[in-house]
Amino acid sequence: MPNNHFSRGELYSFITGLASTALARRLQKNFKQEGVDITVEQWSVLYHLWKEDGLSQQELCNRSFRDKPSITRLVDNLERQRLVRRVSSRTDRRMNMIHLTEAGRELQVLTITLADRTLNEALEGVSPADIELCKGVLQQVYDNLK
Amino acid sequence: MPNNHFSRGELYSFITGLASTALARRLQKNFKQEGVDITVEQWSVLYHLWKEDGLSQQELCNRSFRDKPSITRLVDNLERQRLVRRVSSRTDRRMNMIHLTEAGRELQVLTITLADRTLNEALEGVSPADIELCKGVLQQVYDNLK
DNA sequence: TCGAATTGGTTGCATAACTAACGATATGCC
DNA sequence: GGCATATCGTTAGTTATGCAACCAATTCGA
Repeated sequence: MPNNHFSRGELYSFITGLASTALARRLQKNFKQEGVDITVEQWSVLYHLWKEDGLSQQELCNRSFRDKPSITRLVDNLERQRLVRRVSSRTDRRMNMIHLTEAGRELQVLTITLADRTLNEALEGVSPADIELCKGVLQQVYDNLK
Repeated sequence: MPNNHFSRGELYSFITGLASTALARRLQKNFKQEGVDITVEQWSVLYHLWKEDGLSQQELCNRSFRDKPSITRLVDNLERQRLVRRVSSRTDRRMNMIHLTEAGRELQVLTITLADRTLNEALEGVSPADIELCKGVLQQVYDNLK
């Protein structure tokens, strides 16, 4: 087994396990410190609803890169916390349109500020050009695999 | 709420949710196709044992960037599949030294080949220099947060 | 040397992920 | 109209993660 396979293994964990979990963990911690009682996964769903309210669950799957069962449960939990409501579509009763509640809307400003701050901590010492390049690489990886 | 907050949100999902899960998912799929019945998380633990057998659970925590309960359960599952064994240390009976079984050792060649192939799929069209740079950025992110 | 603090590991609880299978509604074709 | 097919969402089962609390063994300091 040639040695470069091992360096590939390292690369694998760089892409999958390392920065991403650290960043998610830190954002979660920052939420908690400010008394925001949602998970980062729930936040990422709310994020898409802040951009466009009333999306279907399927559309949330596409935009958040999750499968259907994941979205079902995330919406379950968000609904239990009264941050969103399921409203079944009039034109197609199979679909649930997910709408923010007032409480859900209220989280936007604070949590996006916290996400912003967290990213600043994470990217300290990284030049904007390198950030862009890195983003491009990750996008390419995603496109190659999707 | 200034608009650049939204682009930061996008960046957040680039780092946390996008390439990393796609890559893990693809590797898992490739394992399954070849009849390798382990999860990618279990694989990442075995990976460190292939590099150095007989590590303690704590050392596996450090090297795989996981917390103690995660390693406890991963080792539980690996032990149940007879891929590793817990051997309590003679010099410090608190410690479990984790040793590969023959079955565990046998997975190395095939799975590392599969990981290699998966990374080649993932990184197609990305130059080695950009890979290095991206790796450096992710390392920096990790260091900033750890 | 004895009691406090530290370290290695486990357990409980909540959340989330994937796969597979399943209902219910819509659509399309004959 | 009626049956096959596709689409939207849910449920079940297994695995993994984080946090907090815990036990047992070890170490350290007065």
